[in-house]
Amino acid sequence: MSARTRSLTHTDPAEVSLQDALDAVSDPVRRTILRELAAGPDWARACGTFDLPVTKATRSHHFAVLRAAGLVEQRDEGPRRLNRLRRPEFDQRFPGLLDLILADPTAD
Amino acid sequence: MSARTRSLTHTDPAEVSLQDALDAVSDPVRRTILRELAAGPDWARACGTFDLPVTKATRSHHFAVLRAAGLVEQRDEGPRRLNRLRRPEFDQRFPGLLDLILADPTAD
DNA sequence: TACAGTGTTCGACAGTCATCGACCATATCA
DNA sequence: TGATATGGTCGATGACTGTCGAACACTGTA
Repeated sequence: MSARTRSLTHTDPAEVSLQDALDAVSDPVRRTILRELAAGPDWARACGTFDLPVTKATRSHHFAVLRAAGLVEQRDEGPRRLNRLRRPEFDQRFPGLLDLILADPTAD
Repeated sequence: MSARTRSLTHTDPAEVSLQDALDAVSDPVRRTILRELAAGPDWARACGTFDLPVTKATRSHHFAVLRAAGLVEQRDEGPRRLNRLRRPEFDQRFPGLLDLILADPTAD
C-alpha cells in the first residue's frame, strides 16, 4: 500500500450515523457516482472517469464525503485513485437504502 | 371537510421524487415527527403535541415539507390539525426507507 | 531532470434552508 | 361579542454547503 493510499481517511460503515448517510446520498452528483460504481466491477473506475457536471475540485470533495459516509473505498494505483462501492458493508448498516438509490431511474 | 382542511396541499407519495423524499427525511426534526407519529395510531396527534426544540413557525414549516413529500396527511378537527403517517403509500413508493428512519435509535 | 496526468487543498462565493419574531386566521367557549 | 387556543404566513437572518479557480503534491515516463 502506497503512502498516499495509507493517508486516506475511511470510515467504517458500521460507525456511520443515519444523518451522515442521508446527507451523503441526498446529493444528485454523489448518487450519480454511486450508480456508475454499481454498474461495474470493484476497483474498475478512477475518480476522473465519472461523467459529472462539476470540476475536479468539486469531484474530489464529493468522493471525500462518500468515503466519510462509508459508501466508497479508495486505493491508489499509480497516479490514479481507484474506487470500490462498499455495498455489502453499507447494506448491513442501512438495509435497503443503497437499493433505493441505485434503483431510482431519475438522474437528479 | 372544513374549508381549512380543503385548502391543505397534499402530494401523492406515488409522485414524489427520490430527491424530495431524501430531503424530507434528512432533517432530524422531521425524523422526530415521523417517529412520534409511527409510535401511535393514526389521527391521534395534533401538530402542537410533538416534543420539538423549535418554535411553532418552524414546526409549521416542517409539517408542510412532510406533506409535500407524501409522508404525512393532515386533517382539521376543530382548532387542531391532526396528523397521519402515510406509511403504506410511502412504503410502496420507497420500500424500506421509512423502516430505516423509524428503526434508527439515534435522536439526531 | 523535465514533463504530463491525476487528484487534493485552499480561499472565496453564492444559493439554499432551518430558524425566529411578529402578525394574522380560524375554531371553540364563556 | 370577547377571550383563548391552535396553527399558518411573512420577512429577515445565519449557517451550511456545493461550487469554482488557482496553487500544490504525487506518480510514471521520456
